Amino acid sequence: MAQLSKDQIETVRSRFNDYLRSQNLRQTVERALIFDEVYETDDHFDADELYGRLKSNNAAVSRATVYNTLELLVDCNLVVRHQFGNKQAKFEKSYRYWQHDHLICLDCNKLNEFCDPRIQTIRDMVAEIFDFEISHHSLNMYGHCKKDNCPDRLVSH
Amino acid sequence: MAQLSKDQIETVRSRFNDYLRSQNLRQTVERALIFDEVYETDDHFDADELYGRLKSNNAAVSRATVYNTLELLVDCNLVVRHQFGNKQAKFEKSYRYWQHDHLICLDCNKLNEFCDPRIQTIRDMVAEIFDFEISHHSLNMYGHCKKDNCPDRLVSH
DNA sequence: ATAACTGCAAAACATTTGCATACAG
DNA sequence: CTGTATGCAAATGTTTTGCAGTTAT
Repeated sequence: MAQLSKDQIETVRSRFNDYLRSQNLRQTVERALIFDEVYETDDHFDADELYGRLKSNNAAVSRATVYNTLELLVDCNLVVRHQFGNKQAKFEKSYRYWQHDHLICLDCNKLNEFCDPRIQTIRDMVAEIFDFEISHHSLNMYGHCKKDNCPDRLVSH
Repeated sequence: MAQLSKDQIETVRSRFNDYLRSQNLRQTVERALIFDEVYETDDHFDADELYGRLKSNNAAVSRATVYNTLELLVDCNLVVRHQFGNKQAKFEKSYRYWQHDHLICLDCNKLNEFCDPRIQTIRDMVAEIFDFEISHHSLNMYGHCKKDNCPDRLVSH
């Protein structure tokens, strides 16, 4: 995800705080620290990476709080949770980000993002056929890059 | 997935056996039992369900062997592994099955399958843009059914 | 014969939970 | 003050692994 300006981050921060207030949840130092760390991160991360980064910044929060706060951020749509094939969830900040899907290299695990308007059309059609209200989707494509710059490229591909 | 005829199952069984032979893997009773159970199952299942079903059919195989054999079946494309948001993997037999994607009801977890040719077009385009050889994809849509027959339908939707 | 397979139980892994303590409102 | 959040460590649920014994080829 593209870098956000300081202003944008402030806007998101107050959204988060508004959300907490609206749900009668507390604004704690830990939640603020986690929010900052998430919004300073410019790509996909997992809970443990986030925990590690906080720790190395001397921002001591427990793993439990990291998981708890990530869930809050997901609930208020400021973070998206992804499941890329493996059991470990990946997260990504989502404020004002253009809807996009992912292309994953099976050799080096590099994540690429793409966006195709036809997906929305398919969503609408599926919603109509099945009489569903679709809240979100996840489209992941897996493969091997044919370029030479894939560091872990397997010879067989 | 639609039911397969006895003949079709035999064809798949020999595919599996050919695969084992080609990889210098052994044909064991356990692998045969697991194969049968998988191909008698007509929808999505997880490793533990399969293990339980085998057990209740007095086909005693260990969990380790179930996992191992499922992986072999995935490797030779006779089974697909899905990750539907939760950490537990779901499996589905895949022989000669039309490529399809999934629509999941967030209220009752019911799985619906759909198929849209435009996805192939998107795949091709993404492959070209990123210079990838795409081996597979997963497209899952999540939502709430608007029909009354969703048993666990939440009032708020 | 011998290398691969199996079952078992233990380990690994991500995530959740219970509970005593700390602190925001 | 009061109840919610926190940290810790223990529990959970799924999947993997190590190893001694078994079996297909």
